Amino acid sequence: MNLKRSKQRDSIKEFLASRKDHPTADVVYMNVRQSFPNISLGTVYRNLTLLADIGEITRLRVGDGIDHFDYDTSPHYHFVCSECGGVSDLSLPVTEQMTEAARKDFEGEIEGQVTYFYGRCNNCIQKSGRHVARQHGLPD
Amino acid sequence: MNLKRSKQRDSIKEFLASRKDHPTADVVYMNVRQSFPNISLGTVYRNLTLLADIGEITRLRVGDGIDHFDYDTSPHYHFVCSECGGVSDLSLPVTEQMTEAARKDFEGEIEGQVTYFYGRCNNCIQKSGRHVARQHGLPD
DNA sequence: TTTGAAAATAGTAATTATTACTGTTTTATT
DNA sequence: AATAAAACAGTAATAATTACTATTTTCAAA
Repeated sequence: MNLKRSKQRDSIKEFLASRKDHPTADVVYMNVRQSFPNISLGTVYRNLTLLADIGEITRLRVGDGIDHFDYDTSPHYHFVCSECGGVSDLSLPVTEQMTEAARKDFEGEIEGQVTYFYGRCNNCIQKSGRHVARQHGLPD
Repeated sequence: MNLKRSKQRDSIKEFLASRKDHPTADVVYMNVRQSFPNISLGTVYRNLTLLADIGEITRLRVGDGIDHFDYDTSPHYHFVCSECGGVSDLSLPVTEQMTEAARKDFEGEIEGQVTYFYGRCNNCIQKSGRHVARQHGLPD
């Protein structure tokens, strides 16, 4: 299974690299179509999956039922806005503490953990001020 | 929107209460059909969503693209087996430490966090990966 | 106890994100 | 240039979930 370059994949990577808001496949599709009007949504999905599999990008599952993709593969936490669904990075340093603590409490192999934070992003706070939104069925 | 009881909803709650492995809607459906052969999958979904909305159960999104449901609404962590997909509770005490730390690093309102652990469960380790992933919904 | 409106239901259709299939084109190696 | 593997566009299929509709059930008030 020898990789061969393609303009489409390059374009997908380039687009992802240009964004720090972790777009979905559909967003990638709509943007890459600017350069490749005939690109197929399947091609976008196939490449995103491939890139995630070989570790060049990260697939984020933030509980909204839609996969987001991050060009930054270094370990870091994410914030998900319950109102607009936007995903952003946190600068909070990543720690293994909880994983290690969990290992002591569990029979079986704990490989790692997934953590994301949710709430309202600054943008949404500014826009609507007061009414509270709790979407996406995010557990407390 | 005044709630009215229904035998079907009672049965769904009763089934969920009897299980600590956080079944999916489909598993609930297959089991409740034992008592209500004509129950509709839509009824199961509607009631699970309703119960989650009024806080009687918890909807778990553990990254496998399928919603799991937990009768236990008290805060606790979950483990997801990457091999069989099974979800189980951890006894690890829940802490707000990370959420508080995250708040200091973020402009916007962080309401909370979602954390789950992943790896291989004891059951799958014992079977040493030779067998096909166990069927969901069947008690161990 | 009857009544009637709201809520719930069964059954089915529609939606959404994603994956699979197929015949053609592109890549890169001989 | 020849060629085989890989990637592609376009389309069909899948899977989880939600929406729709006509009928039935619940329950408070008459």
